[in-house]
Amino acid sequence: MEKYNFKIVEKYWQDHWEKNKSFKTTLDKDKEKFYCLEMFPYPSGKIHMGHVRNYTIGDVLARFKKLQGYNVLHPMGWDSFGMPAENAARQNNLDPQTWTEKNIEIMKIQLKKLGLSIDWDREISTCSPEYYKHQQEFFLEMYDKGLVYQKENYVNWDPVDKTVLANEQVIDGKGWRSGVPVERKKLKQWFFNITKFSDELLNNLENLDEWPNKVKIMQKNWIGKSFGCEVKFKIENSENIHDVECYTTRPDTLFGLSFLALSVDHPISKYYEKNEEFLRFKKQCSKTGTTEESLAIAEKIGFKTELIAVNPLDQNIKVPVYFANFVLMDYGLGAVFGCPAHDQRDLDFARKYNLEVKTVVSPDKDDKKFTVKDTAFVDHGYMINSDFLNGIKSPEQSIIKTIEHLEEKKIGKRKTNFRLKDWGISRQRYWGCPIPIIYDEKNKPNKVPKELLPVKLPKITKFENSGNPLDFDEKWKNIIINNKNYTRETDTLDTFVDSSWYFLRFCSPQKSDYGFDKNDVKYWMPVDQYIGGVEHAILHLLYSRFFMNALSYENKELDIKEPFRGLFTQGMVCHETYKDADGNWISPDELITLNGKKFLEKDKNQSVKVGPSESMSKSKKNTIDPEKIIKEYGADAVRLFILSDSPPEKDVQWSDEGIAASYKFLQKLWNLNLKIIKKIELNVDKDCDLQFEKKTNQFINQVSNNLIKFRYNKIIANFHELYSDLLKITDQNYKKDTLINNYIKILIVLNPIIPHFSSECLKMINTNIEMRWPKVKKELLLEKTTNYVIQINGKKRGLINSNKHLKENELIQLIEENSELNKYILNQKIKKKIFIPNKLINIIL
RNA sequence: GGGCGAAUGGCGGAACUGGUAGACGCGCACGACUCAAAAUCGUGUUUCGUAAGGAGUGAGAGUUCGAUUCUCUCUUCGCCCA
Repeated sequence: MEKYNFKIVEKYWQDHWEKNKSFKTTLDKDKEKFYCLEMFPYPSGKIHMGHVRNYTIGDVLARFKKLQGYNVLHPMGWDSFGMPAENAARQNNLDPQTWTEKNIEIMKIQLKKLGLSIDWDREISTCSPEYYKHQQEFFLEMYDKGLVYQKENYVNWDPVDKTVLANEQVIDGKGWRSGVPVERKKLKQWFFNITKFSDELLNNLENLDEWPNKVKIMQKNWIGKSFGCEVKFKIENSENIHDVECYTTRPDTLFGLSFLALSVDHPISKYYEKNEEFLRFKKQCSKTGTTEESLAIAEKIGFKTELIAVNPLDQNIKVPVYFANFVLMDYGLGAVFGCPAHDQRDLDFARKYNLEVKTVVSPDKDDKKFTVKDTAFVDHGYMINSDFLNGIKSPEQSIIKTIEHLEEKKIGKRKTNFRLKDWGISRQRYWGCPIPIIYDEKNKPNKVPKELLPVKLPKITKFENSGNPLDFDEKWKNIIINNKNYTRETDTLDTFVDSSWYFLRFCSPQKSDYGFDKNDVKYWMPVDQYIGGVEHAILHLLYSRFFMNALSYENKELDIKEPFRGLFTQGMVCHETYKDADGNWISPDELITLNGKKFLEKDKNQSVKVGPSESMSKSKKNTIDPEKIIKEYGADAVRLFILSDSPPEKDVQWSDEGIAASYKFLQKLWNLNLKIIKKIELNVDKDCDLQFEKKTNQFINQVSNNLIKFRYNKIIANFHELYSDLLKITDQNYKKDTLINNYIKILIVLNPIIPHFSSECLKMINTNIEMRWPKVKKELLLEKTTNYVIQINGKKRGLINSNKHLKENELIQLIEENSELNKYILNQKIKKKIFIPNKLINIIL
């Protein structure tokens, strides 16, 4: 038996593809285009299994589309700005640029070893001035369109590191590195006016029919459009404060009012700045964090003011005003009214502070004395205790009627509200795209003149200062233009900006005077299939959609609103976890298997506890290094395995047995290949039957269908089935042409999945084979006979294989003649027969 | 707390619009080859039962001639929430 030497074969084909620029793409209007894009990686230094899975899924599709005759754009680049480079710089005194470039070099080599069909001539890197120059142009373009503005906003501030922290860097209210409590600090920051497109971003979701529903729902919830109204409450006992406006989606519950709750940042809070008790309360609130999750879980607490608010619908209802931790200033008006009976949060609050709980909605039309205990009633019902609203349906009729009433009396107005907030893009960091703004001596922001772009990052060799190094670089910061002194903006852009338009840059990666060429973009965009992790379901995808809207805004030449026509979100790669007797995580490299049990390699007496399979992470030490695996088993085996075990949208479990099985399978396939090649050399003058062609055709049909639906795991199963059929088929004799023609088709169909192996086998047959996806012959899929399922009283009792299109009575006759089946119906009265043509008969006795 | 989704053998997973549950792979068992082992090949493998036959897709109900698939209630788990 000859061994398949993947090392030689894979090296040969990777060199061949590179030398011949096999995947280079150019604009070709005569061909239909297909833009296949996988989310580009952050150059952390090594590829991980998640990358392998992501890029294999994309590569299979790209190669398939290419074989189908599409002009395929399949590029790759680097999302190369971001904190890890800066952290590495601080820790090891490395230059972020050198660190990043080195990582890119290593990862590029690793990716190439996977045999991806990528047009490397289009490679881009977001940290290169050639890339971010255009980002700065876009920033200024959007500035001119009024889509960029500055405002003061709260940030998480680490007082030790003197830096702003992202939300995920705040753990239990403390800085992830310093470990000290994070402070809330107001800073002037730049914002993209994403909310200008709230309605577009929401409504266009409906047109994205090739997106997973769950992603669309997540985005919809994120944008959070709600319909309600603003209501004005009079304050009766204060000199300075005369009224408070609240936003509500449930104005119909106004008669159940028992308190008003204000955000601690509400303008009214300025009257309490000297109240120590209030300041203590405010500090306590800042500890709970600002995410909805933490607010939802946190205990609801309030600070009672002496203020008394009057219910606008009934002057006799007077209620206290609180500051409360669950009200956020940046949603609605920073003030809400509490109706405890019909909102769980309000109810918890009311019970805690002994406030009145008055029911205004009843589930039963006739039950006017309905009350709640510990669970608020939030379902549909009928209005009670509510004057002019009594008896009508809630909420479908009651909300609109209340709003009409409030508008008529001029004490409220209807209002659509969005949860979506403008996108804060300022980051107080070095390793990001500089914001092309300069401040004059009056501290007024000015655009950096276009001819001075790009604003390049200065080289910084020492990162010893805490805070943003750009702030300390006086030479870079101060600049003279036309004899006027300016200082540069030292904030850099959020790295999400970098990835919001990279798919456009891939269309014209070398264009120097603008970010993209409009003809290129018109041809290539939108991305036909975008593939990546579901963790980017909201932000990255929403920001990219915003960017497309923003660039098309007031621009007649660009009319693309949605960047990604199709979206596919793949699952994670998981692996078993291991712990030693002391509970320390153990890496799979550190253990050996004896008699099916795992032991420490260095101490074979110590057995290792096998934990559940979890998503690969360094902290749990359950990662597998793709480079090592490729070296051991080859890229095709890795590709085959990563696709075979689970559907791509679900998590896949990495296992040693699995990858070994894929490797063995390729070895077996190699032997089959040699056997077929040998058969081809024999000259047989007659085919023994149609089996080979039929099986081939069936396989092409299965794979074509499963490819379109991303059922890659089923393709591998189809392939295994075909393999065992081929083993039998190739024992028989076929004409040379039949053998070659069908075998070539099979190899081409396998090409997207195991490209090196397939290419090598094809080369052995003939070096000039036209690589085209074979057509399915529909007439060969039809079978003359079918298995009829015979059910008696709904229970399966047997199968009858017979000609298709039998009539009901013909089938009954067959059953009567069948010695296995007729015992069930002999001498019995048939009550009913259900007959499904070509499929089944159910006889009810 | 909310949103979304999932649950099928020892394991990963198949089952097109309601019509043969468990394809394919892993693991395991047995057999062949071998002095032996590994590798390889072959056979079997949901479960109870010697068998005939019965049970069975997280639990419980419903619709139906027929439910993994549709509806309701519940349980558990996963993902997401600037």
